[in-house]
Amino acid sequence: MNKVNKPATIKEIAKKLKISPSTVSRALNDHPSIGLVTTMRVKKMAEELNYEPNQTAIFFKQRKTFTIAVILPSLSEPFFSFAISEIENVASAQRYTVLMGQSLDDPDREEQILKTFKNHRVDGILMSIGKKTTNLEFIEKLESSGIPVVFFDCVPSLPNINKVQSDLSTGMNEAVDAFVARGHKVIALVNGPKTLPASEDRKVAYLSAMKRNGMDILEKNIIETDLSTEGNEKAMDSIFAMSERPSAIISFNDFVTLDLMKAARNKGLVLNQDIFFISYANYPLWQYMENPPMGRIEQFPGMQARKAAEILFERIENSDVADQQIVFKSRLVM
Amino acid sequence: MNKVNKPATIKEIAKKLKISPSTVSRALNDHPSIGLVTTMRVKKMAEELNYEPNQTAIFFKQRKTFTIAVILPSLSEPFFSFAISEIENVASAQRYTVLMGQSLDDPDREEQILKTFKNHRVDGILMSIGKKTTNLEFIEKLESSGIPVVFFDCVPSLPNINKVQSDLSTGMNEAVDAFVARGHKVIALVNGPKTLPASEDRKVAYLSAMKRNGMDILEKNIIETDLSTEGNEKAMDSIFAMSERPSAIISFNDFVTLDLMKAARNKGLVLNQDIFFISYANYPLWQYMENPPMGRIEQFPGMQARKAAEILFERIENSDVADQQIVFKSRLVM
DNA sequence: CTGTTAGCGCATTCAC
DNA sequence: GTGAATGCGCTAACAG
Repeated sequence: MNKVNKPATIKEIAKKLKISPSTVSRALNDHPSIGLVTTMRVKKMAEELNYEPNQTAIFFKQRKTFTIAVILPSLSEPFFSFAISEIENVASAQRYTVLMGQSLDDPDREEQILKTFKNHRVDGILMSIGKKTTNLEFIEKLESSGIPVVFFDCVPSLPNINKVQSDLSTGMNEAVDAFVARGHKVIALVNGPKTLPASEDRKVAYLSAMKRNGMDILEKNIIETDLSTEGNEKAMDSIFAMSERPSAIISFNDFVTLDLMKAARNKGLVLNQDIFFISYANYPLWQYMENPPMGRIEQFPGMQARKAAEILFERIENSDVADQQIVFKSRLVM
Repeated sequence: MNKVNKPATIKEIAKKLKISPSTVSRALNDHPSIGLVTTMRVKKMAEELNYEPNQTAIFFKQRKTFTIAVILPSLSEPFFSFAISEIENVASAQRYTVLMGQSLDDPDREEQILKTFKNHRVDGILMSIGKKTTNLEFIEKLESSGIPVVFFDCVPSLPNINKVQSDLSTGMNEAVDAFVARGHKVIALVNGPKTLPASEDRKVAYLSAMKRNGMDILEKNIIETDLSTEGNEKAMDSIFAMSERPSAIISFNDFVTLDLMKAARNKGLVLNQDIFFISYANYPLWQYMENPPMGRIEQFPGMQARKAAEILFERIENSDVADQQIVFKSRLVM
């Protein structure tokens, strides 16, 4: 099993056939100027010798790697899994391969990965930035060295970049509307840490949706969690302790909701009777649950990723297309 | 944004410094024979000119890409997501990058992806084969052209290959033991299609575990589903219609169990009272459920993948290490 | 239609 | 300690 056969090269085919390497190269690439007979002979010999093009040589020579890179905070989160799968589909349809890295929300690691991808001379990068990423110089660096970057989901709030994101407010509006329509008087938001832009977006959307529905806005109805299970349980504790306890809760994401629901059950509350939930979806399991949350706000990770990939390939093909900022509406699904 | 700066090369550094390119190359690689002063000067100039090594050239020259490839049936299934994440961790610790492809259980697509990876001259491949893959010649081809392949989870049943897999029987034993200990008399297996090796493995494990517990084995208690939701519902129908209806069900995987549970509820059965479930885990949500299955049989995808990656790197580093066939015990978790 | 030549950027062997 | 020369495998400009 350890006998390594060095694969045949164009040169060897040429020698066997007593023709020049360039002819062989052209024949293999179906260059129109090469005679049919020659082309056939070359291909036959290539077959016989088990010729396989050395892509590393081609990449080097062509200054093109037919590879895109994807860098995400995590490769194991369902939200990103859907994204990854779609990206692979788009890329493989374009005959590109996909390099992957996860930053784990560590800016240093993120930077390191980007550097590696850059040195690999990938043809483009798809990215969702980490929660703690603040230094955005890398974008200009990559773009100016000819590597297009398209962001999705977690995108920098810069103009003149290419990005695909979700408008959190539409789903929030629908969620608040739905709660109000069902007669809920106290609607709470269990939000993530203030440091996250994603939290700020949710808060703004919540305030506007509440106002739009003519609801009273009370600061105490905006509860913050650090997104850990303990944090979520504490959030439920504080909700439970409130005098005018909310009957409807919109939460940061599914993980939070699942913890809140569990905590609520433990306190003797009956789901979808004493208390109702809607969350920003990131963990698809509602269809299987006996007593699922009332609804979820979908952000369509697969669709976002697909669109981002399509934009990336547009930019790879044609380097001077205009910047694109796409916003998909989030939607309440019940 | 479209001004593309061609990155500096070693040659340019050499010219600026009026020294030879080879010296620059050596200095950048901290070659001991280069004087400290020269090395410093070179590095400083490299910094100034924003030099970045052209990895495509290095890959080509060194016949090594510092890249491993991962090919899986699907990139969006949670089971594989965990695997991917672990692989990325191992690889990035070794300063390797990771190329990904999904076969979608299509043998042609799988073959195409493998070919691409081979032409990319990846240094090694991690693979879980598709459900319909029968032609295994590619293994020998890859190995003989110097690309080590390590399989995990869905592995070919060949000797002399490197693989990491899960022993389904240990968890099955524990599951049947647990049911018997709780007094269940009729324990059914809802299995996948006969065509899958994974189904055969489960069946063998089930038969042996039942026998080991002195239980009667009835053919009708082995129900087959095509794994679709409809198929799963039909499976529940047939269970419901049985005269000696099973009170305990071990099923192919979580998706099956979730459908069965839903169907059981719809028929008025009370979970964990009238009917109990254990399944091979592939979708982690039990901890969040109000009324979860009694248990799950864990196969530890992350651990399998990590081990497979470690073996791959061993083989990449040292091409003549012995073949390794690792089997991790599956375990019942309640 | 085909051959000759050159060069991509780098590491490395051989000189000095 | 440093420089000159070579070649990895391939494509493409130029020449016929």
